[in-house]
Amino acid sequence: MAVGMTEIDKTDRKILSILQGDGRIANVELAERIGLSPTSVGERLKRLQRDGFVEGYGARLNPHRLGLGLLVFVEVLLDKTTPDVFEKFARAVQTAPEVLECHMVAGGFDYLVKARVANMTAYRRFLGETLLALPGVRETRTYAVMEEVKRDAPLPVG
Amino acid sequence: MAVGMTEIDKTDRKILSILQGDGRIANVELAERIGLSPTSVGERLKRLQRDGFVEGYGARLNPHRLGLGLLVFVEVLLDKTTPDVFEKFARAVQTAPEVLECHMVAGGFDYLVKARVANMTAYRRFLGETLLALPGVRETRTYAVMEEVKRDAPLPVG
DNA sequence: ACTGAAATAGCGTAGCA
DNA sequence: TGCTACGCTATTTCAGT
Repeated sequence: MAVGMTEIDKTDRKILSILQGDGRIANVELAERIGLSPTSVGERLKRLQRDGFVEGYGARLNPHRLGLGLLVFVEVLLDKTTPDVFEKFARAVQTAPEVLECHMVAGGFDYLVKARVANMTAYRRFLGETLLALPGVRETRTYAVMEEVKRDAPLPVG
Repeated sequence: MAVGMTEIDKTDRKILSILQGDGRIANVELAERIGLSPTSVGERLKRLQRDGFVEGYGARLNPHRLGLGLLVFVEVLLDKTTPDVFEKFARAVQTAPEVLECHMVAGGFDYLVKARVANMTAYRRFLGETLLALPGVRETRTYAVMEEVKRDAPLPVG
């Protein structure tokens, strides 16, 4: 028997979809919207959590309200002749609070970094003291976001 | 009297930080961790929500578990001679479920799109039928993510 | 998957340091 | 501001069917 099931039905997807939009919805109300009893929905949800479909719950905070007005994407090219560049870069990125996402990509550069900072001054500091300070960083290209057209949309589950 | 206050203290930040990590924590436990009474924490949280610091709550879903194994970033260049390209593109992007984020950027291109799809086949369909089908799209550059080094880190509130 | 009972948590109010 | 304390309501959890 498998440790974690992977098959989920329409009802499970509906649960995930609603929960993604409102993580604090009461189980009774969730059950009403689904059309099942609270107990059944609770059991399904517990299974979905156990099997890793739901990783957790979180408050969605407004970055601008928190003074994080500038969103930037940074393309990073590494000098592959330097030893352990990838490991070192990956580790440094984990500890930098400004970095919200970092991905290794296939294409014209090596890493794509998404970061949020207060303003351009803060960004220059972050770039100089964090990104460029790392050994093996050969080149960076910064793209400042002028307008967030679509921000953190829910995953298409249904 | 102001409609929405903007000043938040250390305690507020602690509340936001904990809530960002666990959106379903009980108010009593949150109060314990903060070192205040549940009533006070409840009032603070209510204010933080009213003033727009907290936009909502949501379940964090595992995209890979849901069959969305491929994360891509697409740089999009628009043909500025076509009328209303920006408006049309922005509207189309809102309705596309594959698009998780879309930002207008300053620099070498116009929009940066973050999308999640099942695989390369699904991506080719999305690119051809959604992105390239839009009028005014002059060029796209696709960067497929090989490894998600850091994924959706919490905002640095504290 | 449902029902029903017991345990918990949340919410509003009042009064006080 | 924050705290305690109360009662009330809603919700979760755990039986058994």
